[in-house]
Amino acid sequence: MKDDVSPAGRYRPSIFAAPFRKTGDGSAVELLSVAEQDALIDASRLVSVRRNTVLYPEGGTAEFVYNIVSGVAETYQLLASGQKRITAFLFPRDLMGLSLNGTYVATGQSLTALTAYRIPLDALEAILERDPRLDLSLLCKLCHELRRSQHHALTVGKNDAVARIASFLLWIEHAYALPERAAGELALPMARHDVADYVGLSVESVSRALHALETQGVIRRKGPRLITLLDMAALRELAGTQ
Amino acid sequence: MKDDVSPAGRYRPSIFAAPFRKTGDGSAVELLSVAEQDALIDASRLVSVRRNTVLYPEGGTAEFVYNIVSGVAETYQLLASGQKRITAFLFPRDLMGLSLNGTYVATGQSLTALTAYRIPLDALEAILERDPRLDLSLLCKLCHELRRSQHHALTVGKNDAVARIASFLLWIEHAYALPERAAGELALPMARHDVADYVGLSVESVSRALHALETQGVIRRKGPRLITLLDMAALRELAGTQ
DNA sequence: CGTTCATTTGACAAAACTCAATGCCTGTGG
DNA sequence: CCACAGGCATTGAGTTTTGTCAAATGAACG
Repeated sequence: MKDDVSPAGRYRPSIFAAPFRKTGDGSAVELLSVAEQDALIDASRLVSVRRNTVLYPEGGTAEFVYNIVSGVAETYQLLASGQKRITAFLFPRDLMGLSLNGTYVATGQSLTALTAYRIPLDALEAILERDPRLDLSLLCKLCHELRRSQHHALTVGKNDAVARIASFLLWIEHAYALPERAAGELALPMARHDVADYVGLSVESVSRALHALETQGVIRRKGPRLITLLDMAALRELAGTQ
Repeated sequence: MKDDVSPAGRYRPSIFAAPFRKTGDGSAVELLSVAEQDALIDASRLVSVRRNTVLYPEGGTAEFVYNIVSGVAETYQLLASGQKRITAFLFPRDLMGLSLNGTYVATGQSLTALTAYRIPLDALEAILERDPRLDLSLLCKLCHELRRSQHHALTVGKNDAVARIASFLLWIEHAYALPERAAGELALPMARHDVADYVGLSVESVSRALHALETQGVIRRKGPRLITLLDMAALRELAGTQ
């Protein structure tokens, strides 16, 4: 399942988030210094997995945090009904592996081929003690995630199907601007099933919402996972909440 | 509007959350040492406001973080439509004042009479540099909030009205066990309007869901804001997710 | 004690879900 | 490289749930 990638390679650890304090445009920036990246490289291991691989199971003993450098992952919880509930989609420069009382809160699974730094929690704590600036970076990242999650709850809580999907597309476009692809070209890394779960709709409603957006000329579908955003302004308008 | 409370009083700063590592039962604990509490007391100011007071406005320059010691607050964003969207309810031992790029992400407002330590961000940063252990505590607290927010998104995303209300009641019971009140006795600090907003329903649907729960004998209403939880097991069953 | 606002209740309309059937893509194996 | 199978996605029809509008009741406050 997991293959260790041999040399240093071109990937380095990276954490991306908007800082607390004013920094001009308020957009996200790289939070890790070169020295911090090196420290993390020393302490961790670069792992690659293929798509649909479980990195860690819900309830399992939490030993690692993962810093994604390429690919997309999701975290989910299984309900008593056997239903899968997605709590987050995670992209390069994100951290995954949230734990509580020593056990993982959700299952972490890759959606595409994925490469990530697997950081032992012990090692991370050791680095944190030596480097107080890294704490602040992690705090930033967590605040970033918290805002994202609150926005998610907001979107999902009150909004019709079209607004939720519009909002979702804007978010993906923003969080996962695919390399080697023109602006507005979106390659969804996840299945309809996962989208539906995340935005709190049925699979069919997601289809219908996409159909509605296409009819209005706001997007264009080329295959189930290839979507072109034609009219960003209209999309933002439809999304309502930012 | 804001009255400074004179002496040290019986309230001290307090941050409550479940730690990362295994600690027995996995429940939340006090994260601040006495020394840290003292440092925060020196750096901050205890403020008291009456109900429905805005502590800070969305978009305003972020200068303080608040550590609630008594009372309940909410944070919300105003949409273009003029609608109010609640992102969080906050209780004693919580922190509020999330900012982005130097400005508050949401408006913070008291729901009841409220007392809180108002901590200048500069002072907080200074303390954090001297005391690396406090960083970890803040990380814990943020993870705690993140889990809460993800759970909120989950609840709100897919669940019928009754399940959402059941889940909401369980959460309030857990987060805000009112002093001087018997177990299962719940005094909602917020109006129906706020509950509806938070769980993503209309006010009328909240009423109907409460009515349904009462008919099933799971709760009993004594006045709009006094609710007795009669059958916790059934409530948990209905809530589904956790 | 009356006024005002919050909450509840009822009737109807709109939106989303479910079930079912069809079409399309993908990935596998020949 | 092509054919096939299975799963994924879309579409349609009917049902359920929730939102909306309106009115009545109840609580809170001056």
